[in-house]
Amino acid sequence: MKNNVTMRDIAERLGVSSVTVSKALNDKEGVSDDLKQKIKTVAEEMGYRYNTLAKSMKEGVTYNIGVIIPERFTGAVQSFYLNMYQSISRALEQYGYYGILHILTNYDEKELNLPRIYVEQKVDGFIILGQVGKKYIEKMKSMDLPKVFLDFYDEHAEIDAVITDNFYGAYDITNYIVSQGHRDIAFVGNIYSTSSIQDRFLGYLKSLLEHKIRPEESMVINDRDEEGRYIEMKLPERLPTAFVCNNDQVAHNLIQQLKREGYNVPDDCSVVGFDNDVYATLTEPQLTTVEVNVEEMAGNAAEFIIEKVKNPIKTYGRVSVKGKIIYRDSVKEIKTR
Amino acid sequence: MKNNVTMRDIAERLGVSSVTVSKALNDKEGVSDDLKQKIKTVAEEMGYRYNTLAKSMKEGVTYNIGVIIPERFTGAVQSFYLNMYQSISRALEQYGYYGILHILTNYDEKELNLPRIYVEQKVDGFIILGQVGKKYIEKMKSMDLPKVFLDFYDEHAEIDAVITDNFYGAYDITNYIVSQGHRDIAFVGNIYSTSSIQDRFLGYLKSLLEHKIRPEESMVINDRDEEGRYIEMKLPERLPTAFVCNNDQVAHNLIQQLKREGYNVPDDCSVVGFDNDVYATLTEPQLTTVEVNVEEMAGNAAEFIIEKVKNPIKTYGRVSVKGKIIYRDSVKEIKTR
DNA sequence: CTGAAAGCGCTTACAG
DNA sequence: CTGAAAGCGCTTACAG
Repeated sequence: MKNNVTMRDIAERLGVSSVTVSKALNDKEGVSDDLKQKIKTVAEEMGYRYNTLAKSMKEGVTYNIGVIIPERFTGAVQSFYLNMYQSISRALEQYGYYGILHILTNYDEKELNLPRIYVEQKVDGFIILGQVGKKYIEKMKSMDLPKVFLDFYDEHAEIDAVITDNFYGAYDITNYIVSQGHRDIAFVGNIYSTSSIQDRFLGYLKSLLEHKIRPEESMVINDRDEEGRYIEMKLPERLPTAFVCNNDQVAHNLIQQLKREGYNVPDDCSVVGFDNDVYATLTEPQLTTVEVNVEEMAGNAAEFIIEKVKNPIKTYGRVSVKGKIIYRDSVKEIKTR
Repeated sequence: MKNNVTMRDIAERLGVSSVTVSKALNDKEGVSDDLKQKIKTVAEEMGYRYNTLAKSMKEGVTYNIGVIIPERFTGAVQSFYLNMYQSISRALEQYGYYGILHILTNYDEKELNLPRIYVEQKVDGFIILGQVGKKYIEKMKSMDLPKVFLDFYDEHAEIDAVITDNFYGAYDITNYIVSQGHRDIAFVGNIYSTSSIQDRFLGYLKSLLEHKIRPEESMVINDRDEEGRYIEMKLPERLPTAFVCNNDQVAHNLIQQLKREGYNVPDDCSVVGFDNDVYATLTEPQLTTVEVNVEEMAGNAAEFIIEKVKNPIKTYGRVSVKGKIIYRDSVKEIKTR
């Protein structure tokens, strides 16, 4: 079924042992340069391909990393995590590892079913991309493989996490809005739903406090229900002059809603997002937002998990990656009253 | 490093042989039901996990399928193929297989470097997602593993392909436009760049011919260069009343351009897309388009490749999956003159 | 510098 | 119904 040239075949052809072939092909000591060359040439000629499986078996290592994305983050339009997966996949390849994507279904999450790639020992570790439920996190602790959380963290879990700097990102962009003369600034997001949103809210809050702007409860607008589904937003009676949204998609939704109600962005009010994903440039006007450094986050996660595979004792704690503000057209300077 | 409970451990605990354990755990004949039960219970107790690697080694099968996506189809916004990858990944899992994503870089494509997952024998077959260059297709033929093309095909290659029904999709949607009273209908797309675009163009053409509408060369508008980069489009002197775009993103670009030039869609002219991806709903107005049946395409590709792994002789030829028109707001009925 | 032996964890005949 | 032997393709000590 396959070509199946093995080291032994090469050895026989040359009248040496397979041990020698193994050494030569792996550039190990103990074979004369002459023979080494000859072996390599013959291997090439015979179309030899290295059999990773055999090595894996011997070493008890699969050279695969499972990447788990909860189903709810993979809607048709939610390209953000799939994009990040792509970066992870590339980063892992640098280390000779490969990513196996596993979409965690809502059902399996609820029933606490561990991924089959774990049960079948297909992977050496996991990157969990996107917040999963607390109970499932608990359950995952029973898996005796290293794990890295990506783009979220859990306060109770001592699992390493790579996150975007939500707090300072939101802080910075709120500062920018304030610098444009705004004082009535709302935050849009369900602050109880994920750690990222909560941190973004707190960054927003810090900016307000620093500028002696009194935060008001009516200025926090809920955008989604417990299950993460987006809901119609209730705008405050007195319209704020600016909205800090917890992500670009919500900013997009908000702008649509504002338009429907007859408001113009940014003339009547400014709106900023977070993530710099598809929505940022497809919204009219294009969004001023915080760009998340996907490459670096993916790179870190890959590096960490591979180090942890080699040395499970290793820990990194919570590592946050700086984002940066992308200035576009959704914010307008206003005269301070 | 791992828990490493093996069949032998279970066997020793029970005073039987590992052969018996293997049989019991795999529900094979030749073990009394009684013993079978006992073995399963003990396995559970000891936290035994099946070692796929060992099985793979024995059988010479990896249970992995490589999914190759050319780099140029994975831009930040190009979620379409990543989405399809996700569906493939799910479909494969049904068969006990896993997908390994490999992004084919422009460099590797040009240099004709085969993917490392092939060289290292990490996979049993390939799904190639998105048109790759002719030379690379030739090169890939040297890989002695089954392959399935997904979302494109190559006339010279006798490789099985799963495609969306581009021809009839474009034909149907053009018919719809004609039924809305349009006669001046342009096609937008570089008809030399991919087989899909070409087929969509031909579907458009068939509809025109059937309705005795004389096709004009000026009515074919180029949207991208040889490398697939989008370019500014040249609108014809006399504006057609409708545009059939080869995909949603292009439709989106076109609408932006029309807006800039002071035209209103659909009042001044109608525009339709193809794919029903992110752009379809994010464009204003939302696009009438042809929805590609991603699930079914992914499902077919997965099924085919796995059958071919089991039986390399098997061929499927070119299988096209029907799409369907999604009616939205970008087409307006006009009075026939 | 070269190689025989043992083993990674499982399964497939085959023998009892 | 149960199990000893051999083998999948490689590598790791160890011996010569």
